Amino acid sequence: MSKYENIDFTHYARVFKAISNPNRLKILVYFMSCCEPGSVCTVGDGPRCCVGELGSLLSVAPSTLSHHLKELHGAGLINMQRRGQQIECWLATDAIAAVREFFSFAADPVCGQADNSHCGGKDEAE
Amino acid sequence: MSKYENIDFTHYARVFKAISNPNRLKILVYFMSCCEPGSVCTVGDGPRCCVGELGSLLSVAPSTLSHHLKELHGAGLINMQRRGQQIECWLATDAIAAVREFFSFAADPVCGQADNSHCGGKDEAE
DNA sequence: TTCATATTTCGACATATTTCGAATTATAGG
DNA sequence: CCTATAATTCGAAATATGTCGAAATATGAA
Repeated sequence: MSKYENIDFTHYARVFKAISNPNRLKILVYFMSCCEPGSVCTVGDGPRCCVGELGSLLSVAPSTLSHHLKELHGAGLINMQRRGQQIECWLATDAIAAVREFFSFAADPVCGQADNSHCGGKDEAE
Repeated sequence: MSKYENIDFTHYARVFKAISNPNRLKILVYFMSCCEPGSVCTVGDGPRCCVGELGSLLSVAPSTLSHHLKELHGAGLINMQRRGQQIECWLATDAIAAVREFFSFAADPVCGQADNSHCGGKDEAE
């Protein structure tokens, strides 16, 4: 029985659609790259920011940005919470973990080998 | 310097767009689930198949299927090669590995912890 | 060559997406 | 209460996507 046996295609399709737009992908990557590898991030610096701050990242109209954030939030990739006048956004790390898991078939002891010739496929380009 | 410093947004957006459609996602998962975990797949069974075989997976017109395969191939997710009358398709495992790597920020010794509170974010739902 | 099978290309159409500006809502502060 | 700031909702317009059927292309076999 494959690990993809009972996969929710609708859900994952929505997640991937959320990051299929370059602007939304930029937002996600902005959140994912909050830390410099090997260093400890300053608390409160980076991972949480308000909508307006994200706007400087994209150069689109506020209404457009709002729409994109709604998509990301609807797909469960980011969290949003009002804090005074502003609305704070931060990464939904569990959702990212789920996506990472989705692609981790290669961790399978058999299928996960660099070459998958045991599966009957020669990994040559066309 | 973040690992996302020099990321090709256009490329990854295209990859995610390719699997943002439920039908195309089904095709990808079909290829990814060729093996049953812990077992060795029969050579020639599963991972390589012709376009027609994939059609039974989707119930769409052949022309539609062809369009979807073109998208997946254009995004570099599958390989295609003519073999007689048929055209064989199989997973581009290196492309999948690249996507997996994209989401593996959590493998970072600091950022990769289950809770990312060190980043200033409390992972609470809104 | 002629026919059958496998797949793609083309043109068309309905629907979805991206984007904007204007108007609206929510909150903070005088 | 009034004003300013932050963000969303609401049309509207341009573009992209998903789908089909018909026609075209590629290959193999009679």
